[in-house]
Amino acid sequence: MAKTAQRTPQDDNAARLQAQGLRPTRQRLELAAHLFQGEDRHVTAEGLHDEAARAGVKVSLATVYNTLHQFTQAGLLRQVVVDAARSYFDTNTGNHQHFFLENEGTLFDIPEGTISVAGVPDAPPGLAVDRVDVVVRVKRA
Amino acid sequence: MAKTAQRTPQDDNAARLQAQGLRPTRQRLELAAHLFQGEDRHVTAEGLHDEAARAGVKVSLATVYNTLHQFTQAGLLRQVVVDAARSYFDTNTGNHQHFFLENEGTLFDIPEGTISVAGVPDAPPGLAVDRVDVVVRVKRA
DNA sequence: GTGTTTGCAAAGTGTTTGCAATTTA
DNA sequence: TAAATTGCAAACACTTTGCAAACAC
Repeated sequence: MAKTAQRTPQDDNAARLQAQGLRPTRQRLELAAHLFQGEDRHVTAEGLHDEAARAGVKVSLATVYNTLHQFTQAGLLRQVVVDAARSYFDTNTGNHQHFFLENEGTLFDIPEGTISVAGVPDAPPGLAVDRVDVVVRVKRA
Repeated sequence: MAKTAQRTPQDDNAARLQAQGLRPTRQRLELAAHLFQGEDRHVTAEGLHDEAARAGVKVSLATVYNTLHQFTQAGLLRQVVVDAARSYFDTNTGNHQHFFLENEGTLFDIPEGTISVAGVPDAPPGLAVDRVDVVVRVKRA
């Protein structure tokens, strides 16, 4: 029951997954290790799949997609929409914002609390604000 | 910004296109008529293609895509990235923001000047801010 | 005429799905 | 053993492209 969810060794990942009703399979654990070890990161399905493959991990691309979605649903990842071409997943699930380098498809975090948005109008009738996303698009100078 | 002329009869469109080096072909003029007549709007390629078809306009989907991109490049449209699945084009090229109703794929404008964003940090070294996009994601209440 | 534009169908992307084989509890 | 998960390949949705025919200047 005691969860000191601060360090994230492999075994913690197993617990995390189980807490969400996800079986700690080899593939999920190996992907989790890549995702949740070290600093926060932004990945695409293909990127993670390639990375896993390079590391000798055998996972199908389909499973990577499944896993990313399951992790997102479990609140372990957050999806970031910045590019119509591909989906990014962020291991930082907090309420922060992003720089996006369009030509290279790179994302950088802008820490929570840095940017403030004022003047958001009421949502149209019958609708409720879910969240406010800010994307600062940048280019090579 | 200032919409130079608010009336946009067909003939104006021809001039607009020519000003950008785009020949005023039947297809481009008919699409322009749908886009720039009346209020500002948000379209997807398929949506515009269907609409044109329903109106009896004969244009291929490929030409709709080409035209949307050419218009965007010419500054007559602005692309809005809110959904990984499809591309939206906005006839309002000004610096405004959007509500996005995720489940239904609907966009609503938030007029320029309504929302203010403060605290945008300097871009990472070697990069320059291109623009700041704000998307207010809403849901059916 | 000459260069531009169109439209079709084919090719591409990134992503999802159907289903048998495998793994987990 | 029963239920969940995986992986493959086929299916998908959206978008782009190649190239001959049609069109604009």
